[in-house]
Amino acid sequence: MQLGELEKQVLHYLWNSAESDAKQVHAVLGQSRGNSLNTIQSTLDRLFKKGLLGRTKQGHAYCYRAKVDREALIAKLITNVTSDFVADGEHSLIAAFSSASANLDDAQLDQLQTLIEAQRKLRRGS
Amino acid sequence: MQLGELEKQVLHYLWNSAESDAKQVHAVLGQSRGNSLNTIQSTLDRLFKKGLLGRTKQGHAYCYRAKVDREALIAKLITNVTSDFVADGEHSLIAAFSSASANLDDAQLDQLQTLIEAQRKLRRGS
DNA sequence: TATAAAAACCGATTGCCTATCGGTTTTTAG
DNA sequence: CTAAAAACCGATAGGCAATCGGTTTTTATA
Repeated sequence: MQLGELEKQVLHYLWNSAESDAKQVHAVLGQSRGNSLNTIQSTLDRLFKKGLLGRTKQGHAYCYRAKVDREALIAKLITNVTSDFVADGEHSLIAAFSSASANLDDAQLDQLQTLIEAQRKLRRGS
Repeated sequence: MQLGELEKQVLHYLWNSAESDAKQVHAVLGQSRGNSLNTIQSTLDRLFKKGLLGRTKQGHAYCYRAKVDREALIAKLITNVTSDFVADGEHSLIAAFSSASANLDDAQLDQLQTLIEAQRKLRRGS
């Protein structure tokens, strides 16, 4: 899944705002970029069709909200981009980690360790 | 950096083979796919220009070899695709993990733990 | 050294996708 | 019922992979 520049900006916006209709998004992003309302609408629609946004008719207009959060999108993108390079059964994130672990600093290793521990605790609990 | 289907296949091929010229790549990939030698040549050239392959004139023809290994490419792709979504100092893998950890089974958690430990050991060593 | 074969190089085309809008249809509210 | 608002449709431009025909350059050899 390819994401264009405007699409990314729209996602960023929706992660940090309450659900908005095209007009609201346009008021914030479109104005500064000089996009027409139509362009914003198309972009919202494209993101919706990609499954990244949800929308509901709010009276008159569609109200859009992010359907995947930032972390989930990152995970999805990583899976997409790496899937052709990882073997079956191998989890792409783990493959990715073994590729990139050298780029993590010590603090980040700690952080990951903590996340793993938290996940384990969660499982023991339930 | 966008990678097309043929480009990926060529990379796979070169990761598993000795350095090859266009003819050799064509003999293996092009034949089965029905590509012309020219198509293979263009693809090799594109990958070269992207910095993913190295090449040297071997007598008559260019001899191509992978310049980045699979792991490095995966790391590079991840960085590319996620960089617009991660803050400075944050690493996309950690963001991805916090969203995907619930989908990993116990064995995979163990695996990740082991990889972290290996990375730590590596650092203590050097 | 001239030349034919091989390889590289160039340019054009197709196909897919994002970005961008103009214009038309549908919806909604007054 | 109707005017405005929003959605929807279709078209265009731009970028990139894939594809290949044709031309130039290189190389080996007769």
